[in-house]
Amino acid sequence: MLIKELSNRTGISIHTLRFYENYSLFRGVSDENIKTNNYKDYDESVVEKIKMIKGAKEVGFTLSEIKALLDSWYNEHFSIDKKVEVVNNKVSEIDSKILKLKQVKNLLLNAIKVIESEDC
Amino acid sequence: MLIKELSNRTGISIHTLRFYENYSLFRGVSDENIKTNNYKDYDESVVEKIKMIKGAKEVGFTLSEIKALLDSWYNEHFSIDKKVEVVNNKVSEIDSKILKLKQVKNLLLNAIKVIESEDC
DNA sequence: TGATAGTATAGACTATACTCTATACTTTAA
DNA sequence: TTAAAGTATAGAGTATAGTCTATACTATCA
Repeated sequence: MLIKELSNRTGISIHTLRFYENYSLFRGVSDENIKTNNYKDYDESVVEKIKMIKGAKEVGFTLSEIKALLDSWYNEHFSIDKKVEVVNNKVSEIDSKILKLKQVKNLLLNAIKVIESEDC
Repeated sequence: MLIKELSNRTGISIHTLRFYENYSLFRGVSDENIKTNNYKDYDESVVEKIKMIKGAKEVGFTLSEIKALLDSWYNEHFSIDKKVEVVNNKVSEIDSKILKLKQVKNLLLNAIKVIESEDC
């Protein structure tokens, strides 16, 4: 698919997608058979990647962290064990973020409880 | 406590604390009895507030979102019901962030599963 | 075949959240 | 009493992550 469709599929603006592509978070390929243009084609795997990037960003991961993860995942010089290790580390970070969210949530729920009990 | 201790207690740099105070996320009070300086004093409630801010930031909430929450919480013109509503909305946002984190986590765990099964 | 819409690249601009520097004043311990 | 450390304020500088503009080329449909 071309960039417009990629934008529609992911809900990310064309400008931002190009910014991400420049940042090397993913890349499209121009069809070598077509000499008249260098329009880039993006496949389903790019859509999946971007959905992951989107989710990771919304919960506070930076582009540089996301890039580091993707880079090691697709690094041919990394052993499977090494890749698994990198990903497992990221999973731990996610767990600690979930914990943090739960703490903030409890803090808010507790504040509600206190204010409602004072109401009596 | 003075700003240095506040910094030690929260793990946030003095510079950043001042930036937050300017942003009106909290405020210290200068002792009116002491005329020789205008050193600001911060109490335990400020420490708690900053810990909340820190946690909220780490999971992707912006300073402006955090400020909006604090502002309505301490807004004397808001009814208790209104405050509870605002906080409950934030709790929903937290729940959806937790969900997103779990999705990204499953995505990563699944990637590990796939790469390890290919290894055989 | 020409108007319209789409694509690529480069570079300027912006918002957010710090981070640092300069300056001036205050406190404290030697 | 003075040197060192701490505090306040203002403003400049930086990093991250977009967002927009200009320019040029390409595709498609009436």
